Amino acid sequence: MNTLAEENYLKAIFKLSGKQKASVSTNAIAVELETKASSVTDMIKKLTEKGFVNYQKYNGTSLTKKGHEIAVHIVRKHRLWEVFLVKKLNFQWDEVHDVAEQLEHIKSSKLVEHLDTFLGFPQYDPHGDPIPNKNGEFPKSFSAPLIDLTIGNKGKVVGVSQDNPSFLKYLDKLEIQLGSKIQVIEKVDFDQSIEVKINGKATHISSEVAKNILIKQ
Amino acid sequence: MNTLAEENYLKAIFKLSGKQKASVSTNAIAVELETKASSVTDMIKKLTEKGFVNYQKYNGTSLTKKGHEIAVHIVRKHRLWEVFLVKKLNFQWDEVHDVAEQLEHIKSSKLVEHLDTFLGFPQYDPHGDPIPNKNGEFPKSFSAPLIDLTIGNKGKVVGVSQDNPSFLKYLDKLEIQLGSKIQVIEKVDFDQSIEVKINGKATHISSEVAKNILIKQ
DNA sequence: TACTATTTTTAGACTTATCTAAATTTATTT
DNA sequence: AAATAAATTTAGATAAGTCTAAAAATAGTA
Repeated sequence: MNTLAEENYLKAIFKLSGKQKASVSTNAIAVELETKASSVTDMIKKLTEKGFVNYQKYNGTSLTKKGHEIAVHIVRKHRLWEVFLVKKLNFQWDEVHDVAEQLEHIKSSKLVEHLDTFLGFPQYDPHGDPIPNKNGEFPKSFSAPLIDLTIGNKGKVVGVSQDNPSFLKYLDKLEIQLGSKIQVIEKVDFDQSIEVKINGKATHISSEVAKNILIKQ
Repeated sequence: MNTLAEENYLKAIFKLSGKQKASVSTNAIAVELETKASSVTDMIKKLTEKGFVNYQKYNGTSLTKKGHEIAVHIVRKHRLWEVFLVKKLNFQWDEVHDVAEQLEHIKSSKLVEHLDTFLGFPQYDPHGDPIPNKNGEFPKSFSAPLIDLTIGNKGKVVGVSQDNPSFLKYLDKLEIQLGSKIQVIEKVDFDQSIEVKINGKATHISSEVAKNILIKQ
């Protein structure tokens, strides 16, 4: 059984290393966890002994298979709890993180699986991030028009379904490119337009435009 | 904000001191928390400084108003989570304790109140123990026939609704007296009879008898 | 390449919560 | 009341996780 601190380190390394399981620097971990590099070095040594990370002095850290499994499992719990808070307890999607941060450390596999069932095996959390299943597999994502995303959800621009020059020029003006991260902030019932955050910046987009931007979660 | 260890001490003292807020011995706390008396002394000193307990060397410990409030709040969370686990996640009433023991330490008043609402403001947990409301008040309990208790619930015998000698004699044989603690283990559909635990011992009781034993939760 | 800046690690200290063993106080028994 | 037993506290040690300050290694630059 792992401690809370260990779990937070594994989660941080997972987050920083991305899908390629890249090596992560000591400093990066320190920044992510708002702690000092020396503390990170200490903990990394402990995690190395436990077989959760690969570590070479001065050369960064990466997750072992075992460490990866644990990290994914914590992410799974975090995101399932977020769904619970929003769908069942009527939290707003932007106020669940801190509570989920605590709930993700509760230890009971029965709890996780029953919660998953209770929620209907959701594939994405309220922020649009994918939820791994109990085997640690992430859902395969398909592209969909931006207009179909629900409030709070986010994704990456992977294409457009119309390629006339004036449309593409307009996207350029909105600073929307392939790979841009978009999150839906608000949907206006009145005209079906939506408010989105693009690379951190808020903008308004008409339904006509939103229909033609393809998103992958 | 209090640590997990502090919360567990306050909860233990609350449990041991009962409604009269009696003074609790160092050893009793050590037994309850499966720790050593010396550890208890250390922690009690810390809790005294924080104003959560009254403590005189060699003379036991009792909760202050502040300490009592915290303890009741933890009990509230514990029992609400137990209701959630049984009612929503289909846990059995006898397998929720360890998980609730973890969940009770999650810090978010919004979470507690929304959970309470989601559950419909339950008054008793799956073991029949009363759930304090958000002001820390316990539900006033009324007596009801034993037959009305649902599985897992428990209460104290506070009377009988029939006082013929042979009935009372029979109760005596079952070792049921005023004040006996009874918990419903199982209900047999076939003949409405019930299996109960009386002062820790399992027995079978006919529906006729169960109708005439009055219980307070 | 050599110097400087940055990153990372080490060494030693601190806090929290725990423990064992010994000392002290209170309770019980003869 | 004195002797013994039990409960409680103190003193000192330990483990986890963190910190600061200094040392060592790596990276960047003139």
